[in-house]
Amino acid sequence: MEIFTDIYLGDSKEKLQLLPDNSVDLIVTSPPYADQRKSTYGGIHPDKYVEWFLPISEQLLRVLKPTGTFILNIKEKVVAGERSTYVMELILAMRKQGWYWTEEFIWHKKNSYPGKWPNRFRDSWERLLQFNKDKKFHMYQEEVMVPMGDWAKNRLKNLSDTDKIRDNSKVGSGFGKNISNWLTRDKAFPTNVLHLATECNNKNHSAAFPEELPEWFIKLFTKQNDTVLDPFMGSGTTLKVASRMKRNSIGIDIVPEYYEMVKKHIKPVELYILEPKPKYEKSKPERSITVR
Amino acid sequence: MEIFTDIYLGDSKEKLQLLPDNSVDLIVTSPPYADQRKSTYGGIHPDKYVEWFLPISEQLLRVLKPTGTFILNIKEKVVAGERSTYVMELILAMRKQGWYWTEEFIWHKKNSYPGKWPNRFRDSWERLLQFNKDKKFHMYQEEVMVPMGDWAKNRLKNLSDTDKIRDNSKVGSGFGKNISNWLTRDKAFPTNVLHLATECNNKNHSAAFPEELPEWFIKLFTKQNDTVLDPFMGSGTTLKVASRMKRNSIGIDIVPEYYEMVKKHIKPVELYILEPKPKYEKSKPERSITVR
DNA sequence: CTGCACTATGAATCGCTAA
DNA sequence: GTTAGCGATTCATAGTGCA
Repeated sequence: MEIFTDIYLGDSKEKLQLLPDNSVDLIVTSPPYADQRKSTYGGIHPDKYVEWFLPISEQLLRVLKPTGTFILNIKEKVVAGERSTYVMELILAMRKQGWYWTEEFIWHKKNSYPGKWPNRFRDSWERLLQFNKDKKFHMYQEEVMVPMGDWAKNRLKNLSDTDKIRDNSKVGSGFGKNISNWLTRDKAFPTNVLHLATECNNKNHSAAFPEELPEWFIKLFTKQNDTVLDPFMGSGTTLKVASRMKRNSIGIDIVPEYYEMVKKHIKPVELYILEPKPKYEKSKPERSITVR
Repeated sequence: MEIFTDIYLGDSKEKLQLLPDNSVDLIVTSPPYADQRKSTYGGIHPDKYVEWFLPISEQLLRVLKPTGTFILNIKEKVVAGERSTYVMELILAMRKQGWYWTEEFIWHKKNSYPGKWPNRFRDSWERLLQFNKDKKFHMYQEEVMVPMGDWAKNRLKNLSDTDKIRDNSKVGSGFGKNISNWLTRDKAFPTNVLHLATECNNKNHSAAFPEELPEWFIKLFTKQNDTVLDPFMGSGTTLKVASRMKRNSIGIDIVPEYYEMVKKHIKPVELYILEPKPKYEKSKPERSITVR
């Protein structure tokens, strides 16, 4: 079966209207955080954030299949010495809109940005909010299980070497207790805490979104030939991963540079899959590119 | 100087009224979670949680010194398949009450309990909400510094060009000073993610609060002879740690069994400090015990 | 092919100064 | 008064290059 990748240049609120109802299995996205990434996205004032996002999430709710999932990566910034509350207000507003707030995963950023301030430490985690349209949704838990044979090793690997040094007293004792429960199994389920480093190599326009992040959720919530949507695709990390994993993907971005970059990169990705594909231009609005 | 430990049996909302204004340096507590631990606390319905907690947080705001800090350990439970929103509503309500929501630390519970559900993974993190009365508060960051990673020794040999360039952005005098700072440095500041195992040996108390947790915050936010308050002391972990660290402590609990247990344990703790102390009964209401 | 050394950089935040 | 701009500060990781 063939996989498609559609990309759109424009405002998500508008472009999403071109998509049919109940057509997407998974939405994974990282919208511009309030007043951040000003140089590329213009910045949204914290007070206006909810108001700005709700029309988009309304469209997302429409295009998502009842069995689908929406993963929203976001973190509130510090405003005048305290954490801003717009993320909490957004969650409350989205629930009124009809979303279920199923779960909050934590992304522990092992290499968070350095800095020192008199009243706080470095921020090294972000929220990964899981929203659903229905209480019943597809979840393929066994796809993200971690090998059991070296369960302890894997758990330890999740923590950096320095963490191990820092926590040496408790690491061992914690395992001793539960290990007997697991000896008979060969795989273990993960938890709702993800330990990943941010991308820090010098690519052009490197994404702050490590590939492992969308990959994990794509494995967990979709199967092959399902459709993944990223309404703020940026450099296209989610789409790239989706293609590699044989999922259809749809991306939208308002920044022409990103749109062009993703457009250029779709081909190499297709070659990467090493499957012969017929050239074929789908009859779609000119802003949409389809690669088959 | 001597250290006191006061404990009260009763409802926090009422007992807190016995404490003077601006008298506490740090509040660390883990209140009963909504509708959980029913057998011991009776349980508070998620819908009533904010309403139940606000009169208590109002008293906490009164007794806390302007330079003090309030650490609230809490996590919303799952209700009808989705995360409940009472924690977010509580944060919003406490801000209206006059609190600053300075930061949200994550407690990553490394050995969270095994379990399997069709639609979610094991919950292995909790919130540690930091509230303050004033934007200026005491924080002794150097007390909780951790060993640097192994990469540091490589860094000593040769500073990378990037580091030189970044450091060069300031005036020459600052550059030299900065290098020397790095060369002599062997510790780094932590982040806002704490990796601790849950305590398993405390079967009598339904809340698993590892000693490292209050210890870390007591080190960070208080110095010797400061006063620490836990309005839901349970088995008294916070008080025990505070005593060991030579901080005064005040504990309240509504459950007689906990009150009696803590009362019995105060003596051993005092012996643990290995300091001769004069026997002395303070003249206080009979519900308050003072150990000197 | 493994291993070690080196380099670039990541959704940061505070406080002061200038307009 | 208020806000916008900029300097100062800082840690850990993955990729690249070379032995």
